[in-house]
Amino acid sequence: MLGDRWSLLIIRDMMLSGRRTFKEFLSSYERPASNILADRLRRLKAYGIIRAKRDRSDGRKLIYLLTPKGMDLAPVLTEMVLWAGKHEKTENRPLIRLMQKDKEKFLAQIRQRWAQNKISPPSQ
Amino acid sequence: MLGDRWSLLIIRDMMLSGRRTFKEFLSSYERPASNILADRLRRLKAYGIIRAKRDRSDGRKLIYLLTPKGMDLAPVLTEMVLWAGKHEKTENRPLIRLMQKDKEKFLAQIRQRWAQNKISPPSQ
DNA sequence: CAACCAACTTGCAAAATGCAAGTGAAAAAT
DNA sequence: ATTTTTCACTTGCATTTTGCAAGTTGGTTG
Repeated sequence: MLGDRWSLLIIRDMMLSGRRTFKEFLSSYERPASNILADRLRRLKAYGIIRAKRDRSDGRKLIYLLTPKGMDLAPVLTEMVLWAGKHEKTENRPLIRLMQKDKEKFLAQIRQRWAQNKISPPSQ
Repeated sequence: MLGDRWSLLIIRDMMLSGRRTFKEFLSSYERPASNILADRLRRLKAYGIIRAKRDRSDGRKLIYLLTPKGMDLAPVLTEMVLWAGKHEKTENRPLIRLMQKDKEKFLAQIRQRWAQNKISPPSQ
């Protein structure tokens, strides 16, 4: 389900960067092609990992959200980020330090932000 | 580095099932094609995630091993297995229960087995 | 030394990916 | 009110990756 180049990146962007619209995913660091992005969003939705709802204030926009199943990938993503932080050059060192300092606290914070629909890049 | 269908499956097989030769990887549950497997092993080696050594007692065989960098993926794999166990149909329920019961203990066991070159499917 | 086996490689077809240029509906600007 | 812009896609096509089946190479076994 996640064994392709884009799926986990999309989930990462939703979970850690607060991206939620097609356009926002398009402008991610790795820049997916729009047709591939559309396909991955469709698949993740079919797998029950994300869902989509219309934006109340702008009928063109679709807001993509993680389902509980999708949110349960938080520990996976966290471990991947920590691994990359240890072994590869990465940006967003502050985020990594935050994860290292107290992993469980970090996860709890992410879940709480999500529950409140207040997802923005975790601040220091 | 891991964003393709096979890389994480190969690492999983090394870490959790004790597979270590080309032939053993070929016969994994998901059955990679031999040319793709060769390519993935080459790439994982280039990334410093695995290494290969000749088998002392059989000069045809190459034994593939995880490097420390590769072993550091254990938490990632563990979280993925736990996630799949919670949300998808999986086999090897005993393994998942073992992980759930005490994650840290499980990870410590895996690392120890690896240090001793005694990798076999974790028993209960 | 002949048959065998392990780890690949090769040739080719099929599928996935990526790029650039649309499309249609809704919102914003004029 | 009409035009223009924005958003979430889709389409057509070239390129790349994947997969299958059949080799090849070098060490091993009988």
